[in-house]
Amino acid sequence: MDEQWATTGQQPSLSLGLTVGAVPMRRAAAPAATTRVLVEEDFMSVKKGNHEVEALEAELRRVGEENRRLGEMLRALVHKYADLQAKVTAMAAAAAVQAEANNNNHQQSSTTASEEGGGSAASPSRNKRVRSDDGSGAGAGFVTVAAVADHTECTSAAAAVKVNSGSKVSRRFVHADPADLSLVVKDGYQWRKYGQKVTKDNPCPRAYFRCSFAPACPVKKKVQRSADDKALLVATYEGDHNHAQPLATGTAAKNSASKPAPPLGLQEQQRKQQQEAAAMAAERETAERKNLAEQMAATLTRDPGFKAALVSALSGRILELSPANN
DNA sequence: CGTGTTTGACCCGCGC
DNA sequence: GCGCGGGTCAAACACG
Ligand SMILES: [Zn+2]
Repeated sequence: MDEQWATTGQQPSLSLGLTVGAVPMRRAAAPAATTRVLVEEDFMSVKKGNHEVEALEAELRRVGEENRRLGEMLRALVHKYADLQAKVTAMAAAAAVQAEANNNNHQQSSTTASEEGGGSAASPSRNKRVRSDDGSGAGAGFVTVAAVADHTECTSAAAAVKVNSGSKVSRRFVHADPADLSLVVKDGYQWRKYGQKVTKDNPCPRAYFRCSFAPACPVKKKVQRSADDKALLVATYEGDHNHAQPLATGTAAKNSASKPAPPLGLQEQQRKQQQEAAAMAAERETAERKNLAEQMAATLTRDPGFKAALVSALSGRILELSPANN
């Protein structure tokens, strides 16, 4: 986690000429503004054409233009934010992978910082439960269907890091709200939670899910928050789905390119992560585009000055129009 | 009333 | 054998 994030470079080209004062503008403003202007023009031609109308018209256009610029700015901001966040996620994931590799290679205990969370869910008084069926080798390791196609379907949305250590286990790191306790990773499949345990070296509990879309789907996944970064959900998938993905996760842009490059260098890996992260950023931006209007509206309405100006303008306009409309 | 989640109990491998 | 820790089961519960 160096200062690599400085590589986001792309200096903020947000230098849109945001004008607080007067600005030269063209007629091409927001469509709504244009429409409104036309109406106004029509109305005014019937009534009377004084200079005030023109001034108001110009003001309206100016405001429309400024609104458009603000929209662009906000959009660019959102995009950059998503991009940055994606990169952060990817790098955190890479760091986690690296740390785990180190742990695997060198035994753990590198991070002694976090306090011992060992809540020990197992209560001391355990009743003898008569389970006729018994069996069902729990810890015997899930058999997991034979390694069919290597098409590791879980490469959809978020910045995914496939550790693919040996066989069909894949690991992915998603970014989630730390306050969100749901511990649910939306990846396009249907999961049924069947267990939750607190683990030894992580105060956050680990949740166990089973794919419930197909009755015989052997896929399981474990979701646990990262110990250091609680905004990072680590999901471990096991097995391959024996059915199609029931829910497209938005971007159907499956990079159909085969990936015949198992020995990816770390840099390559990170690059790939960044690519996926960028994809996620784009998707996120698309998703958040819908909220753009709401965000802008909220931002604007939060500004008392704007509200006051809007109220005054509207009241004036309404007062002016009401006698004609009636 | 069916379905999914919660949660304590249980199983099992592993190290001592 | 015993304790520990991770994984799973299933009764109880919540929710529509
Ligand atoms: Zn499945």
